[in-house]
Amino acid sequence: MTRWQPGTEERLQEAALDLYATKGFEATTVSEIAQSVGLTERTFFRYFADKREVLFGRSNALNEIFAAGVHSAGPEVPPMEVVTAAITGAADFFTEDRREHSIRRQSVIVSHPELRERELQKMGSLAVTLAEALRARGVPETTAALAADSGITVFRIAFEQWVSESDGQTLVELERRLFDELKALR
Amino acid sequence: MTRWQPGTEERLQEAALDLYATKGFEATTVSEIAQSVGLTERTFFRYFADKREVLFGRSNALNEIFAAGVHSAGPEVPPMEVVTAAITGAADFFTEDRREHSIRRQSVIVSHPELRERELQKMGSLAVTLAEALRARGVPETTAALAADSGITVFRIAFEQWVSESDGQTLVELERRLFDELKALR
DNA sequence: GTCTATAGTGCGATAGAC
DNA sequence: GTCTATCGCACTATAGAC
Repeated sequence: MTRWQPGTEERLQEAALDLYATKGFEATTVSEIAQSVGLTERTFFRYFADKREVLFGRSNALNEIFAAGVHSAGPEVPPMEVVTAAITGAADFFTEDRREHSIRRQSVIVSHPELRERELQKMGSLAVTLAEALRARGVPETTAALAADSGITVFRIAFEQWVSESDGQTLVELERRLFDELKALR
Repeated sequence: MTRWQPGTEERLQEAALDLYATKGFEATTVSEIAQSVGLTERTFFRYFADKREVLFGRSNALNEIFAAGVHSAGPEVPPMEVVTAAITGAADFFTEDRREHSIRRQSVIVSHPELRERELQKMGSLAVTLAEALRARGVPETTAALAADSGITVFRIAFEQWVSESDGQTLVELERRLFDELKALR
């Protein structure tokens, strides 16, 4: 008999997603989530700072992937191309078999303003990461901010399309399309 | 003797800004804010849905100004030019005498993650407004989303510069610079 | 692991404006 | 009388302190 099962974080995340999806975010108490995996409320808050964070995970892997993408770019590549490469490169992360889960998760997020809010903050933190990585390459402050935010805009819209209307298109394909259209915008 | 003073909403907003600035957002209770203008906690929540909303105002005037800007554009103007016009047009709203207040407010917001989060949501709502107004002109979904988000990106960065490093430059000037740089981005 | 402050809600009462 | 701003009270759940 083990005193605790492994993968506590993941089990809490799954349980929370289930409950948020069925009962709604506000109608679900932290206590319910914890109990449904045999833990106490107190333990939940040891893993997640608040009730929303459980849907977003503590270690944002994307931040690191984006930063790595920027750092691996050649020295003479212009900022927006660096961003494009970093973001399309990270799209492999969202494979077809993860799509169902992403859809489930996204449908919960979009229907609860508080969760939307937190998601925007996460996107913002991705933009900050990108901008910092660009500045580390010597890209001027303002240029870095513009390029980073533009990249995240594309990522966000592409992701939304991927979980809703994508007719079998991969995330990379959707992103490329959007980067092209962004360039052509007048 | 009147039972209540006029301008309750504005007085609550001022009091909240003062307290958040001096004591910090979390250390300030809603009850304190209310009492400092001679009201109760319950009344505060009649005006503002939550403790953060008091810094953002209920009727977001900017939404209407942006939308009006888009609607007033000529029929053949391309999307990104429409957005540029709408956003630079609205900048008159932020006159030099409002700058001090904006600085005070912004410094509170940036130093409290919860308030940053809410501000991002407000920016998001501005983007939605812009995108909707563009679609009403017949601009395709994706193009509208891209143009709207790009415009808001410029607005946000320009505003940040205006309240921090602007060396006497007006918000419009900062915005124009950023729109130019965005077009030149490679 | 327990204890507590406080955000936020629901409902009803009051009192002034009209 | 109606309408509306405000208050009072009871309540739950989050989140953090001890």
